[in-house]
Amino acid sequence: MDKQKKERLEKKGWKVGDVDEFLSLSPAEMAIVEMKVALAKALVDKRKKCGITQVSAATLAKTSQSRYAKVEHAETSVSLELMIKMFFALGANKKELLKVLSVA
Amino acid sequence: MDKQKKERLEKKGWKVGDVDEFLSLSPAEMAIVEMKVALAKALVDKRKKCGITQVSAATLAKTSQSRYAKVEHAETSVSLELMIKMFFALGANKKELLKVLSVA
DNA sequence: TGACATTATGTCAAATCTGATATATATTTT
DNA sequence: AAAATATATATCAGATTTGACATAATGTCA
Repeated sequence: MDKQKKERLEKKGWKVGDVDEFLSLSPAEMAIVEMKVALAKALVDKRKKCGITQVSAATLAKTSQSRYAKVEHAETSVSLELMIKMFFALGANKKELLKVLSVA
Repeated sequence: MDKQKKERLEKKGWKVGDVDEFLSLSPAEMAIVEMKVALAKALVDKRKKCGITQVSAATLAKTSQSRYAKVEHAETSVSLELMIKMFFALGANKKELLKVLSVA
């Protein structure tokens, strides 16, 4: 990984090393990351299926488009809880959530 | 509900009204609360099954006993993410987590 | 009952998360 | 290609969450 990209990622809050550092994540941290990634994908899918823009999705979720965009990217400033809330805001139910998490 | 109890709860961060206000929680908020309650119970069960004290559990989870206790009670100062991390810290895996959440 | 172990509660500074605004970049439409 | 629409990124003040410490309350057992 080149130095500039590393710096960019670190600036955003990610711990960047290489694979070995990824592996150094505890199983718990790893599981959480996986769930977040799965949720991010599910959010995009769900929104597209609804045929709405990020602006509309953000309105549904009572937040701004910019924050909503960050949620869809599972940025480090986004909690698991917020992602779940937004998923529900798009009309998802618990069953759908569990399905997403189980794929993770 | 008597006034003193209401004040005590509100001081702790809970919105207190009566049943109607409880019902006013959005489905998303409700689902999150349910998941937290289920996780709190699961944490106690898991820890007991491991036959360890809160002090040991806290050590496993790399935090203090006092915070761990709060997690077991799903206090308002505790995030869903923290609860999940602690559940994993006790040795739970994703399958167990999903089981807990699906009961919620 | 009195030590001892365990769990619960209060407090707070530091860290993290959140919503919002501004603005940049990318995509679509005309 | 310009305009319009949609998405991404930067920044930051205010809110929430976190870990730690102190201490209180509860439970256990000799």
